[in-house]
Amino acid sequence: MEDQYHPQEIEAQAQGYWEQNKSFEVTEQADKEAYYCLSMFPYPSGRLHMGHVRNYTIGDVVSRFQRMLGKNVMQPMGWDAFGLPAENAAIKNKVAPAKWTYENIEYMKGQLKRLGFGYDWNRELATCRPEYYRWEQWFFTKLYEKGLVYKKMATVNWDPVDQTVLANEQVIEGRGWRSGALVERKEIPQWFVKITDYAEELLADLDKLEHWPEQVKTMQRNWIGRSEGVELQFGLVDGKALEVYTTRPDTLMGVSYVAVAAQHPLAKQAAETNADAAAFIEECSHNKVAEADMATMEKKGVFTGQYATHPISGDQVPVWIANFVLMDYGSGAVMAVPAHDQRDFEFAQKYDLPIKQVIDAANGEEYDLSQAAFTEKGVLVNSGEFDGLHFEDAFKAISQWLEKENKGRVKVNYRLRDWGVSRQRYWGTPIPMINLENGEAVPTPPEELPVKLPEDVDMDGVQSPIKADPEWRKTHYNGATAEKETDTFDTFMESSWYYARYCSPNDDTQMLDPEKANYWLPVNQYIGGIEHAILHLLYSRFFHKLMRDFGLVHCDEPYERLLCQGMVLADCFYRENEKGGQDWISPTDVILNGDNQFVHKDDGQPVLHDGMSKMSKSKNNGIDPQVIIDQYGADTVRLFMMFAAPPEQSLEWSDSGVEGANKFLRKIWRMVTSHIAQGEAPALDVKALNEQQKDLRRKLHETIAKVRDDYDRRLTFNTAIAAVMELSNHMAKLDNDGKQSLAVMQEAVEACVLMLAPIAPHLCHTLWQRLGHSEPVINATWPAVDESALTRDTIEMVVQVNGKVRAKLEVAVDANKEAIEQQALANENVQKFTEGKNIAKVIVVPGKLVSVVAK
RNA sequence: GCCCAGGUGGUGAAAUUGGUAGACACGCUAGCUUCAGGUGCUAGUGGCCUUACGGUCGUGGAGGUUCAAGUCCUCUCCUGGGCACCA
Repeated sequence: MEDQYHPQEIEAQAQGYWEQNKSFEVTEQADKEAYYCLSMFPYPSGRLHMGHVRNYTIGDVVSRFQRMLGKNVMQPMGWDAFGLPAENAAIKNKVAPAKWTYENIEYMKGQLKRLGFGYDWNRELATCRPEYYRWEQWFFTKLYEKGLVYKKMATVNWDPVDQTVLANEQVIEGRGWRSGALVERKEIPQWFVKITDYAEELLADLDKLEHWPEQVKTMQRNWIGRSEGVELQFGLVDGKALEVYTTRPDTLMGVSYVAVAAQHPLAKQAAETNADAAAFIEECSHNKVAEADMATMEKKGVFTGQYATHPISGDQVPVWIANFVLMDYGSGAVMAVPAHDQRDFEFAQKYDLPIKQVIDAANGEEYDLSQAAFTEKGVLVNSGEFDGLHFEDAFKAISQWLEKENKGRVKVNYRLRDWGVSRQRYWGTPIPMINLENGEAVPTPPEELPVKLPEDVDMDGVQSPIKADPEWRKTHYNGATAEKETDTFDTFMESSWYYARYCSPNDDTQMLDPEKANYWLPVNQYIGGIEHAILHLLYSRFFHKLMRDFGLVHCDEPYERLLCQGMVLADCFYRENEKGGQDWISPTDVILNGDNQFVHKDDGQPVLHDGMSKMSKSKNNGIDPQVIIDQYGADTVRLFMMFAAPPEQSLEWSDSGVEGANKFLRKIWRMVTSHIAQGEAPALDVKALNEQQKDLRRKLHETIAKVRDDYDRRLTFNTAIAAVMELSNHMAKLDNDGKQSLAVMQEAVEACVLMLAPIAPHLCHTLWQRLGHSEPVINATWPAVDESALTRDTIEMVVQVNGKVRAKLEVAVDANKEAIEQQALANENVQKFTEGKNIAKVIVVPGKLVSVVAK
C-alpha cells in the first residue's frame, strides 16, 4: 500500500471513471433540489490561460461541494465563439475564422477535461453555430415587432485608408492600427435595442440581488446613472429652441454660456459661415469614440457666433462648441454655470467667459471663486425672485416656473444609453434584417431563419467577406429584390442569454424549453472576471427581463449569486534594447542566482524586474497551465489556485507556491496510505477517548463546520484549505495507542478526504476508494458535525489594561461576568499594571476578553 | 477625467459582528535521517530593547471617534479594474 503519489496515473484513472459513468450528466429531477453553477464561458483564443483555470476551478469546487450537499448540480460549458481575434488570426495566418475557432475549441476542450472539471458536456454549445444564433436572430425579430429595436445614426471610428470601421482597441494614439491613418469619426446607421426602457427596473432590481458583491451593484447603479433634473429650452434667433438638461436648475440664473457637441446641428450650422467653427469641428472629428479619451483630453471650444436667450432672464448668452459635450448623452447640449461647476469654471477661465455667483454656502461660509467653482448645494443669490431658497425649494420653484411658461419640465434622465448592437464585421451573427430598395428595413421572415454566416471564406483583407459578396447579400422580400443586412451583432448579444440555452441546448424547435429553463434558473452561482462587472452582466440582466416578458422564463434575474474572481498576475522581466524599449523575458526563463539576483537561465546575465502584472502577451509573462499540469498534475494546479489568495483578489503566480501545494498533496497521500496500512480501525468509542484524542475530535468537528461555511457561505477556499492543513498538523501529532487512536484517525482521515474532494478530486477519488468505499467520492455526502465533540470545559480569555494585552486566563465556560472580572483582577501581571491606580471601569466581553481601565 | 476596488512580516496571506495582528503556507536559519536528493522530520522565524522574565513599536501616510481600530469617520498618496466597437 505504501506506494508513491503519481498524479498523472490517478488523474487519468479518475477522469476515465467519470467519463465512463457519465458522472456529470444531469437531467431535471423534480424530487431533488436543483443547483446551477455557471462559470463565464471562454473565448476560444487557442489555449487556456491561467485566468480560465482559476475561474473554472472555482466553479468546479462549488459544483462538487454542492453535490456533496445532495443537490442536483448542473455545470455546463461552452464557447463564446464569435469575435474580433478570429478575424485577426484569419488575416495573419490565412485561415478561415471558423476553422481557426473550431480547432481552438477542440484543443481547449481537451485541456478542460485534463483539469478534471465536472462538466455536463452534453450541453456544450458554441455561439458561432447556426443552431445557437438562429434563436438570437428569431428573438431580435420579435423585439423588432414589439418596438424594442430601432435604427439610428451613430458614430464609429473610421479608417479612411482601409475604408473600415475600427474597434476602440484598434485605434492606437488616434491612428488605425494597420494602416496608421488618422482615424475619423463617422456617422453610420446602426441598430439599437431599447435597454433604456428597462433602466428603471434594472436599477430597482439590484436591490433584490442580495448575494451580489456590493461593489458590482454600485458600479451598475452608477452606470445606469438615474438623475432627476429639468429639461429646458434656450431660445434661438430663428425662433427654434435649444434644449438642455440639468440636474442643477437652482443654478440657472448663473448660466453664462451654453455649449453644444461638435456633432450638434447648431455646430454644423455654424461651420457653414464660421471658419473657426469649421476648423474646430474638423479637429474634433479625429477624436476617438471612447469616453475615457473624451474625458482626459484638453477641454477646448470655439464660439459659434450665435447667442441663445436665457429662459428666465431673457439675457443673450453665447453658444459655444465644446469637445467635452457628448452628443450621445442627453440632447448634446449643456448649460454652463462656471461659478458652480468645475468643468464649466475651467472652460470659462480659459476663454474669459463671465463667472456669475448664484449660490451661497448653506452654512454662510465664504468661498473664493477665483480659485475653483463652488459645487455644493446652498442658498440662491443674484437670482431675482428665487433668492433665499435652498436647493429643494429652488428646484421646485424654478421647474414650476419653466413648466408654467412652457419652457421646460422636470425629467428623470439616465446616463445609460440604448444598446448599439450593429458591428461592421464578418465573424458574428448576421443581423436578421432586410434592406428594401425604398430604404426601409424589415425583419427577416421566420421561415428564412437562420440567416447563415458562410464559414468557408477567404479573409484576405480587412473587408468583411459578406459585405464583399454581392451574391450573399442578394435576397427577396414580397417578390421584390432586396438586400440582406451585412452588419453582425455585438458579441455581447450571444453572451447575454447562453446561460438559459444551456437548459435545453439541443432544442431545435424553440429558443428555450420553458419547463427546463424554469427548473434550473436562475443560475445559483455565477463566476467570472470582475472586468465584466458592468457591460456583460447588465446586458444579460436586460436580456433575461426581455425573455421573461416573452414568457420564456419566470424569474426576474438571471444570476442569484455572483462571484467576481481577481486576475492572475506574474512577475515581469525585461532587458532594455538598443531603441530604449523593453524586451520582455518570460518568467520561465528567469532564475534567482546565489546572490539573490534575477538572471536569464541561458546566459546567467541579470535581467530587470518590473513587478507583477496581469499575465499577458504584451509583457510575455504568461505561464502555460499545460506545462504545470504536465509537471505536477491537475490537483496541484487546482489546489495552488485556491490556496494562494481569496477568489476576489488578484493571485500572484509563484513556482514555490505550486511546489508547496504539491507538497501538501503528497503529505495527505502519505498520511492516508500509512493510516490504511495499519489495518482496520476499531469502532469509535467516544467514552473511551483520552484527552488528546478528544482534543483531536474537537478540532476535527470544528474544522468540518468551518470548511463547510467557507465553501458555502463565504466562498473563501483559501481559508478552507488552511483549516484542513491545520487539522492535518494536529493529526500528525496524535500518539498511537494501538486502540482508539486508530478509530479517531479513521474518522479524521475520511473527513479530510471528503473536505478536500472538491479541490483535489482525483487524489480524493483514489484515496476514498482505497479507504474501502465502493461508491465514488463524488457521490459521498458532506461529513456531519458531531455537536457533542465540540464541548469544552474552559476557554482562554485575554485581559487588557488600558488597551494593552497583559494576561491570558483559563476561564470556566459557565463562569459569570463577576467571577471572570475577579479572576482577571487577581492576575499577577494585571495587578502589576494597575498598582497605584484606580480601576475606573471593567468591561467583560464573554468568551473573548476583559478590558480594564485604570487611571 | 469619472465610477469601483485594493494597500498588513523577507513573500502569498489570515483576522467572518469594533475585541489577542500575522492563522495557514512559501522562504530563510539550525539540527536530525535507515536519503541518490532539489525527499522526509524537528525546532526557530515582524522590527527594536533585554541573558532572561518581559517591555516597546507595528496593518501605505496624516488626523479623528472608542475602554478597545487592520476593521468606523475625514483628508491624502500609490496600485489595479471598468468607461459602452477587446472579450
